[in-house]
Amino acid sequence: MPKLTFYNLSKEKQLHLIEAAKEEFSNASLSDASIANIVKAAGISRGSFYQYFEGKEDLYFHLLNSYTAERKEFFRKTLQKTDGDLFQAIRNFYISTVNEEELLDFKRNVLLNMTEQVETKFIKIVSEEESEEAFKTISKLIDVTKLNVSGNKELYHLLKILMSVTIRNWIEHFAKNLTIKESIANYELELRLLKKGLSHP
Amino acid sequence: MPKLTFYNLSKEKQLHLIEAAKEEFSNASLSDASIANIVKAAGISRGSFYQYFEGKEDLYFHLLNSYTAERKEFFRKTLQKTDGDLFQAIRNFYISTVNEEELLDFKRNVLLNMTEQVETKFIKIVSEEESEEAFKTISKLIDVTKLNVSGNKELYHLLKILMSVTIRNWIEHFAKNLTIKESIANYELELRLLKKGLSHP
DNA sequence: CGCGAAAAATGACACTGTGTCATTTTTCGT
DNA sequence: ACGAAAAATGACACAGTGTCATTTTTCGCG
Repeated sequence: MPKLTFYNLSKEKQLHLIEAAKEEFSNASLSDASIANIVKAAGISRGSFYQYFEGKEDLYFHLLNSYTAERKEFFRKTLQKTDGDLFQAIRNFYISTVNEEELLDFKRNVLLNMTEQVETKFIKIVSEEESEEAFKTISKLIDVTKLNVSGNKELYHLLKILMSVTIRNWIEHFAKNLTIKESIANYELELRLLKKGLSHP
Repeated sequence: MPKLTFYNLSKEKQLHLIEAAKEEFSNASLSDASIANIVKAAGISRGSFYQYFEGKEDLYFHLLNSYTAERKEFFRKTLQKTDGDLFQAIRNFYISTVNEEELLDFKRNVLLNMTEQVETKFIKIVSEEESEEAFKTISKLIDVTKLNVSGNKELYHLLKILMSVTIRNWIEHFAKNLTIKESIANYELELRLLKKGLSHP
């Protein structure tokens, strides 16, 4: 989390710094990115940077949080529009995700260098395990009669499975340079397999 | 890949260096690990290190390759023992994996700091997409009549799904400090869901 | 206004780690 | 036993980090 001093800055200056950070993190992984580049592009001194953030990780996760918060909101809305049809919603969510052109290089970098810490942020888009309350909020939006689960525990694991598969497909989209069409086709195929079951009936 | 000079070393010296590397990579992620620590523990000079390896990544992936090659072999054998029952085999594989005590800290570090590049190595334990030939070898061992797939493409994606879920469970085992029992219970629950299908029949 | 204290900005500095390379030491074939 | 090839060495130049004493700016108030 940014320090208070960052939020005391003018919106303009904040934005300028954020832009510089996005630029750097679009070109380098977290460990390769350098504070020197960011402060140079933002036109501030090295010392100032450390008044705003604990370090580059702090800034990195700040960017990531903004992004995932936005996506989380989008997922909620999609789920409402589909009347709680989870599979329909997550399919629409994936299609919208791979079509998004904003922050493309940043997302590529994040996904190809994803660690458990980062993945957890993404998983919280859907299941948000941190608070019981939030899980209930999401699960209330889901029409469970369409799903083959009994009870909250199974629903929770179903969401886990869906997120694993979704994220892996998204990563592959970048890792293998798939076209949007190919990526969606692969994802839809996997959703079909998941829905009907992997074992012989 | 290590350079030729590394393999010219006596087995004893090779092992000593490998041990030092395992130690360092058990205590630090790839980016945090330092060559200084490794050469100090191994009792060689910094310059020598660069005669053997391109850099620390080279050594890291060398260790990882040895481990995944061994696991791949184990998975093959398990699949044969279960007469090609994929779900039985992968369940046994997972149980054996989380029970393994060797290299525990190294594995924890690798998994919690896993990137796409690293994940790809693990995925190749099962599906080994790099060569058509190898995929055929594995898929020949699988009894597809037990599975709900038609054709090689669906089988390929089924394996992808299984690997995503397996790896995510393994990561969580470390991330959440689950007991072996809990971790296996979660995994078995998810396998059951996968087998019977996630959508209402 | 203007002044003093609090907040913010600055960049030099001490550290840590990387990869290289000229030099020294060891190995090995004849 | 000797000379060339291979291997080992550590000092060095460079790049990046986080800190801190100092300077500059901001802001409340008489």
